[in-house]
Amino acid sequence: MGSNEENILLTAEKLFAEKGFSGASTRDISNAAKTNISMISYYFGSKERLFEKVFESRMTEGLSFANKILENPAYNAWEKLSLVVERYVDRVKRLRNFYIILQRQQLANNNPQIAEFLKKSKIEFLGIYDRIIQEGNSQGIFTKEVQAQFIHSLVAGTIFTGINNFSVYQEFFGMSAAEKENYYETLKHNIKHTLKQLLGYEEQN
Amino acid sequence: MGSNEENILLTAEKLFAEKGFSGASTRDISNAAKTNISMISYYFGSKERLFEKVFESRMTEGLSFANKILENPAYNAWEKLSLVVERYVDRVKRLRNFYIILQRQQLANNNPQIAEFLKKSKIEFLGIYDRIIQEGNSQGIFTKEVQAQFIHSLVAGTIFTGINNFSVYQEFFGMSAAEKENYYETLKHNIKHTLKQLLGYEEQN
DNA sequence: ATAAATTAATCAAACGTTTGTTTTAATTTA
DNA sequence: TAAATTAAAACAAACGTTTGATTAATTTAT
Repeated sequence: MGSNEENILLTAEKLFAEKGFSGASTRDISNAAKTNISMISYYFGSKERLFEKVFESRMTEGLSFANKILENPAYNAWEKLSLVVERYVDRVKRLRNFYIILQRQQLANNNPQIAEFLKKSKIEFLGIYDRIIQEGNSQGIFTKEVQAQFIHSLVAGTIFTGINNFSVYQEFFGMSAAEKENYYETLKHNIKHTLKQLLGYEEQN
Repeated sequence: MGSNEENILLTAEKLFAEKGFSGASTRDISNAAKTNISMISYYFGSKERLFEKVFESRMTEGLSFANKILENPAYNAWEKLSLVVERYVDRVKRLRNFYIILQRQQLANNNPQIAEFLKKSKIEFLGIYDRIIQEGNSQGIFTKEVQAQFIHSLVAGTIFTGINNFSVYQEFFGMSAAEKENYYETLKHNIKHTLKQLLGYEEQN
């Protein structure tokens, strides 16, 4: 609870998000965390291992949230897909700094451990989309053929781009307070609506 | 023509894409460009200005390619949107390194000149999507209402994510040579198909 | 046309600063 | 009393930038 180790971890996450790995110095981090620079070696061994720890803690914390949805027999294929989208948006919104770091590492990364995390996460999602599509097709509630890889690009891409550009959209379209308030829910709705059409899912009223 | 200045510019683009601004040192760049380190100051003044120049040259080179499509009266609204998607994919594919840099700067950027470029580019696309949607609606060829900001998130997000993850998809789905060959065309097709459904555009055969 | 003057391009070397990391010693906390 | 934390200093290495000298190319003057 509020330990200095956790404090350093959270401060590092913020600074890595703002400045990147090379851009955030150990002095930056220790100053912002209001602790001594030697505490980074003390707790994490090195700046690189601190970075890995930031990544690891968020990844293991949230890994397979989508798998739990997939394995729940109470949901049909569409409900599962719908929930994956909603939880994903919530998660990216809540863990803004971490997902900025993650997006940056997806563009270029030479840390083997982080490469492993990224690959694992992507393959998990691809597998989940693949199985949900198969399930929906065999249940007969999806009537169209869509490649899982395209669903992945569309969902992940639209969520990240939609959230990254919120402030630009806000300015350009002069959003009302209500529109700003509902932005993330609107984003979820638009993505789900698109998926429904793509998969040929007919809502039963 | 193959001047050393241009050589440095292209090498810098490659290294900035691979390692980021802070991660790519002036020594890295000069070594890779097989030139003396002082040539960076000599031609560009500083590393920061070299970075800006990389950005500027690609931006001005390709800015308003979409505007030209929009202003061409030979195309209807759907053809315009279709062309914007196709040219965008081609461009991101061709200028892979630059678009990696661009995506990274969209995540965090404290250079005012680059911030200006990014904003200008986004606002241009938002305006174009907005006008194409209006045009399609008033021409009666689009039958559904979609927000321009969602089109922007979907198109840009899906293109970037789709291209960034090509190798992961390739591995996971064990793509054939033909599938790999057609990947970018398939991506274009999938995005256009999605947009058609979203906008309620009926192809006249 | 040719010699002289000027500019442009390149180089190795060095500048001062910041980097990540470690050490030492003293102090606080549990 | 052991673990956690601090402050301060030190370290080699890497950093972006500048320097003065040298060569290559171009322009000017005769």
